Amino acid sequence: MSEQPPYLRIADELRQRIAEHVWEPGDRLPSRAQIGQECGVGENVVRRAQELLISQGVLEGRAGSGTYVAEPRERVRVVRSSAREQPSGSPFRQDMKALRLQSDWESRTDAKVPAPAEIATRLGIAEGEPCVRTTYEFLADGKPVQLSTSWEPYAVTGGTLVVLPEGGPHAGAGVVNRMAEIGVTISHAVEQPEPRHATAEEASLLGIQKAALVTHIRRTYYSDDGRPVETADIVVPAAHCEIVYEIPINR
Amino acid sequence: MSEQPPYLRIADELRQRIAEHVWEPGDRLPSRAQIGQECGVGENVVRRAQELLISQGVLEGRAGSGTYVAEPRERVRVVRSSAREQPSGSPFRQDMKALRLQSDWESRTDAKVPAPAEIATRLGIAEGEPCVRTTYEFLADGKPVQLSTSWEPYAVTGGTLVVLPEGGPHAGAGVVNRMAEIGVTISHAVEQPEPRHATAEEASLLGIQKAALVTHIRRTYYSDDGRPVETADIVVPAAHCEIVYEIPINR
DNA sequence: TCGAATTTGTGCGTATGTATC
DNA sequence: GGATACATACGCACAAATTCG
Repeated sequence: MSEQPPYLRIADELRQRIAEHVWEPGDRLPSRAQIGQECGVGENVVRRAQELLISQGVLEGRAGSGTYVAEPRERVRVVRSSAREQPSGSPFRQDMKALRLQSDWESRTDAKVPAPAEIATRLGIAEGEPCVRTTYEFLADGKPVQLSTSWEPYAVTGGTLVVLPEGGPHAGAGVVNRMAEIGVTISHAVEQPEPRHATAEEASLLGIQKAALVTHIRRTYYSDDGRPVETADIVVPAAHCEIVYEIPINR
Repeated sequence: MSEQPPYLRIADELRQRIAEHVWEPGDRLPSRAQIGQECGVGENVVRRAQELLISQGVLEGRAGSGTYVAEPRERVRVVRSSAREQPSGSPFRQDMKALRLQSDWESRTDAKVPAPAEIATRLGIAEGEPCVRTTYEFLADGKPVQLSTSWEPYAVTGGTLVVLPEGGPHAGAGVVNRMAEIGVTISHAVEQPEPRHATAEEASLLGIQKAALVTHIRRTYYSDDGRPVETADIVVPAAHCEIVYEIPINR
């Protein structure tokens, strides 16, 4: 019949040792050659087994150092709903306060960046139109948990006090509040979550394994006249964050 | 310096030939040995290149038959918002009608299934409590595009006309409408989308490549007294569906 | 109907690169 | 700088699936 392939047997073996606390979170495993010899399999079989467990978040491989038992890290809850848009403060800070986590973010804004094709389509403007681009790294307890790149057409905010999302008197207030300051009422947001693997750069920024799973959210805010006024690409690593949508039901 | 590894060069080569319409969607590629000889690389290098393109949805491998150029398949838009819950008809049918697609689904209901641990937690009931479990396969134009397994506590619907989601006078009306019939008002839903790879069974049911990316949504409906009355695991294949959340902003 | 040839898919080994200590 | 260990690339052998005579 179908007997288990060696690398799955080794994976179970490793999993069991972790469950039995032979190896604790943070411990370094013996080298692959050592495990292979002990279990009577080739070095490569051990590698396959470890790769499987790494992809499941059980182990963690560090080049040049060794393979470690992953530390169970509490996942940050990212709530996305209408209730999240408070009159004061940024949505992200609301999320973090609820968890009693130190929240912070770093950002870099570039003014008058020509819109790439996809962004232009999402904003309903011509390709190359000037935009204000802001990239964010959101931190929870000092660790990066979320990346975001926001695009606002210069035609909407240009020449106003809120042209820079993270500058001026309304810095960090969130898109909805900032737009309200210049008379733009945002009526709704559209979010399109899509699963994919992290790029090498994203993995490095988020402190996750290369090619780990992330949710890539394309978010667009629309004003009450139906025109898009901001769009963002948000990258949420599955290992560290759980995304929650709250949907009110009206009948 | 870092020169491109052979398998990436071959991947680009293959990609280019598809872009140049040397190979059209649906065509079968030459065998790996043939491509390898033609490009002056080993058979395995071609395999790696093809695996890469398969994981990106550009190619499609069929065991024993060959490697094919993937047919571009229009993605179904799955809208998830409060506006979707109409007084009549099921949410899924609303989605499909908007696309002028033939919509349909198959379902199988099992009554009095003991709740597994995770489901019990989500429903706020004890493990093993009886539930009505219904599994769905949603189809668009005859092709499966979405899987769902729904759990309702027997304590909520037991003994009423709506105990069977797909039976009785309110069959297929959707959870919100069915619950309304027995005086249970649903106030909101919570959805938790999580990226992961498809299981072998899911891939087979959805007609997608093994281990293709899916979004696994854990959805729970809450009644106006704050108690969960239904929860479901929904599997949406990224290759065939785009998920859209519409979030109203109230200030 | 059946079986042989072809092709993809999987498991595993080895050589080399590269990061860490 | 050297030793160690993980990461990557590549090759071979075999199994599974399909196709076709």
